[in-house]
Amino acid sequence: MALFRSLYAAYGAQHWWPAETPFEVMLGAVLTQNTAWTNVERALDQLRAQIPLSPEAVLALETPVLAELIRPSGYFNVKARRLCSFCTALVEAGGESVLAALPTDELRRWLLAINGIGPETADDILLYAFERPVFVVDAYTRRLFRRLGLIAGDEGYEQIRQRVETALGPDTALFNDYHALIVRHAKDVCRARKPGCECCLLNRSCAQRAPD
DNA sequence: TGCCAGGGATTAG
DNA sequence: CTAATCCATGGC
Repeated sequence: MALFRSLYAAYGAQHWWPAETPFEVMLGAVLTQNTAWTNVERALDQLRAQIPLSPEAVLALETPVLAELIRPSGYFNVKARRLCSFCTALVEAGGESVLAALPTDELRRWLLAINGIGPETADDILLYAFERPVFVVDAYTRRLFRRLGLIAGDEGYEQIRQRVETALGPDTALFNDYHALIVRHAKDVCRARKPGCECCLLNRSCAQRAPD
């Protein structure tokens, strides 16, 4: 909580996720897997230029065509398949409105059953598309928590998530800003990226480096 | 110029 | 069951 306050004091409210609709959040969550957001924006722009952003319109594209449109986001063949499996599951389930009626745990299980949706992508979608009180654990979060001594480092994803959620209570607005602030912090922390520099706790190459 | 990015699935040991 | 390895573009 002290960490959250200091990040919030530094950067203020983040108003995430950068998207117009819940479905756009879902697309972005898959496209941003291990990828810089600027590349995802290019991919989404190209996609938006060709089709309305709906699961049906995505499924109407041939997979190779979809792959070409999202090329700038990297891993485009893999991600094209992932978007197809996701959209197929979404349509089969009856759409967002049906899913929105499910309890959070059930919705998470539904997401994790889809090929290409892992724990972080599922939680991005739960928090930023369905507005559920879920704490998202990404590579930055792990690295930062570990270097601050908040975790040992060998914890599993669920363990970290539940620990934070238990400590801070179910608070969608709080978790929204918390994850966004950690990512925001990563953008302007230490640009030196030299082994030995002690300027930050987040970059992979900086001092206090420990196995991620 | 090489390293890294808002991971996840598959294969190897 | 944990540890590589693959997927790939763009910014710095």
